[in-house]
Amino acid sequence: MRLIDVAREAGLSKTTISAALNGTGRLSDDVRAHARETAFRMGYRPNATARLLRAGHARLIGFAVREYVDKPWAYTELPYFTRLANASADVALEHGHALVLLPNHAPREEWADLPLDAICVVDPEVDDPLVEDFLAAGIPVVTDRRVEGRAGGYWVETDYAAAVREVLDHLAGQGARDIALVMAASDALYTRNALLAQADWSARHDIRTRVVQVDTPGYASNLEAIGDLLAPGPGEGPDALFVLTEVSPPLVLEVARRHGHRVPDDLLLVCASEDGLAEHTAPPVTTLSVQPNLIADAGIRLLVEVLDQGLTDPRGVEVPTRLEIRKSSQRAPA
Amino acid sequence: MRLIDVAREAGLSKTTISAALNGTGRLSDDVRAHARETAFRMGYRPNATARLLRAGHARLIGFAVREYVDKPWAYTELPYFTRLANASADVALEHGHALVLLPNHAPREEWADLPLDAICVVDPEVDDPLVEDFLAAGIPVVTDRRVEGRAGGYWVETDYAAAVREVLDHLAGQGARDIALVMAASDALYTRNALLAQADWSARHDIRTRVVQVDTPGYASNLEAIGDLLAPGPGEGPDALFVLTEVSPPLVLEVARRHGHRVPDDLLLVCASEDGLAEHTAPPVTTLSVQPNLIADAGIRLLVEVLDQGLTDPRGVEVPTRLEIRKSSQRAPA
DNA sequence: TTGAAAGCGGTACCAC
DNA sequence: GTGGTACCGCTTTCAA
Repeated sequence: MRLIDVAREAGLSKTTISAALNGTGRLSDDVRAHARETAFRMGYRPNATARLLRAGHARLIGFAVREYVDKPWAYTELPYFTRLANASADVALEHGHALVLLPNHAPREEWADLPLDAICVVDPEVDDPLVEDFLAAGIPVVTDRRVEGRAGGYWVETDYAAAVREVLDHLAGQGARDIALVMAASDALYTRNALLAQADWSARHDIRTRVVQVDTPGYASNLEAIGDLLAPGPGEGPDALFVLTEVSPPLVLEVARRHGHRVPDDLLLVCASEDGLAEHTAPPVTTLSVQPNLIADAGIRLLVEVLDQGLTDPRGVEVPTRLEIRKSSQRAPA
Repeated sequence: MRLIDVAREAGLSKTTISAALNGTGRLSDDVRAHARETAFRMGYRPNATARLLRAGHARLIGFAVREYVDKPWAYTELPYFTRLANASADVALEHGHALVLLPNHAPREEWADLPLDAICVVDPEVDDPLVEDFLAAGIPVVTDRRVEGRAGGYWVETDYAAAVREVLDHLAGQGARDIALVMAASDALYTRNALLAQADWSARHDIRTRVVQVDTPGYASNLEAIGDLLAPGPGEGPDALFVLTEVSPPLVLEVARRHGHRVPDDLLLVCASEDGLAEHTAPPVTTLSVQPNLIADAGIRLLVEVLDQGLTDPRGVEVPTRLEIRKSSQRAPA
């Protein structure tokens, strides 16, 4: 069922049918109506691929998550990634593009045949071959974190240093005297920035801060590290906990409870998390969100600008974090 | 940068370059090497859209979630959907197809231009216009639940009746005398099947079962219903709880705890959930999984068969559920 | 107002 | 072995 078939049936040329259906050209009302009616009656659907070839773009944006490539840890557990994927799909569609999921373990050839106009790479590795490949192909790439030393591409950045300062200030304001930070052991830029911010803050305040870095990603290893921190019990260990790795807030609460801590009385708690569960727990948990919806919006917007307006110079956008203060980090009722 | 450019540069025809790059045709080793070297040197990338037009397919499968269309409740909270999406993307890619995310609130024209070969519709509505539209366009559709009275399409089905029986048997075996089931208030086939199974099981056993149906989707309404059930406290309300709506296991545990129930001593608990958190809670929660990975596998496999082998008669596949028994539903240690 | 023809960028048939 | 050419299905220019 092609345009030419409809044309034959209607006794018109395919040019005319095309114009009639697309609302272009200068056609008499009669002809336009007749063409449309015939196409509709025959159940005609234009071939999308042919239109795209003609148009010169596919309006398709790839989406790949690179963290934990080849690791057993399933990133789908983490709300950050699913939030980001869905928000990206939404924003992309608002701009007339659709999002194509690229599973992280697929070899390059698998996606070489996809007509992608651009691609989002979440948590790229250093010198990520996927990124380099698309850059080399002249396809715009946006990442959710700036990678030092990369020549091209676009990025969206989170100001972790400011976030760390904000959380530490908040905890200090609530009376914390000994704050523990749980972070991932990585040499990524944002980890280093967070560490520098903590060291700097610590130097300016008369409040103890300690950092625990967790090697292995995943709930189990993080919860274990938190358990070790809290094992001494109330009054002995830290009196405030800031979990920067994304761990499920209810599970953190449970570990605290298991070791006899009452939140927030004995232990103030802030979790970096995108998990909606945080507001349903008892007590509700204060969360630091990197706002994946804003990241998605900024990232897709960058790509769309490049695609539609042909901008080419690499550049980045900074997105603010958001501290949602709930009972778990408040000594005095709000 | 097109094939013809490479051809000119190499002093060959575009046919030859194409054959050289694709490993087809009968070319001398020298020519093939020269063609490849030239293409590589020039950084040539074939235009995916053009290849697809020629090939007659795009190897793209759409993925749409229809439950909660136009509702404030964000389906991305539910692990079932994200698991299904990711598993589908994986399986699709294994079969040489990529998955395109279609946000549920987009109007039809938005995706009409996507060169989709097939589409997965998760939780379709009755007479879902999206499904009807693709069916009318002759594009294969697979749904994760059979819809009564639909003419075409393919579906993957879960045997909820068997699952309900299995869970009730398990709870009875652990000494439950008064089992409460929390379900969604829907007239979908699977809800009705679950209800029938419960009624039938109840008639054959001397154990009380009660059903609570929750109108509004979302954590809040379900947790409220569970709270109402458990409010009488230990010894008064049901001594076993089977939550068939997908609610986060840690939150259910918390509600039980709040009302003074100890799990599993006072209250046996089984949750239908795909949430990996269930095994990390204290106690770990017994879950009934509908196995989204198997659903994805079966669904994509159906579509790929249709696409590759041109099968057309509608048919379905049944996928088993999996009861993961953990401490929350065991009176005696395992 | 309508339609013929030239592409979009490849692939594949068939003649040389 | 190699290359001319038709064609995938649609849009667009331009001539009639």
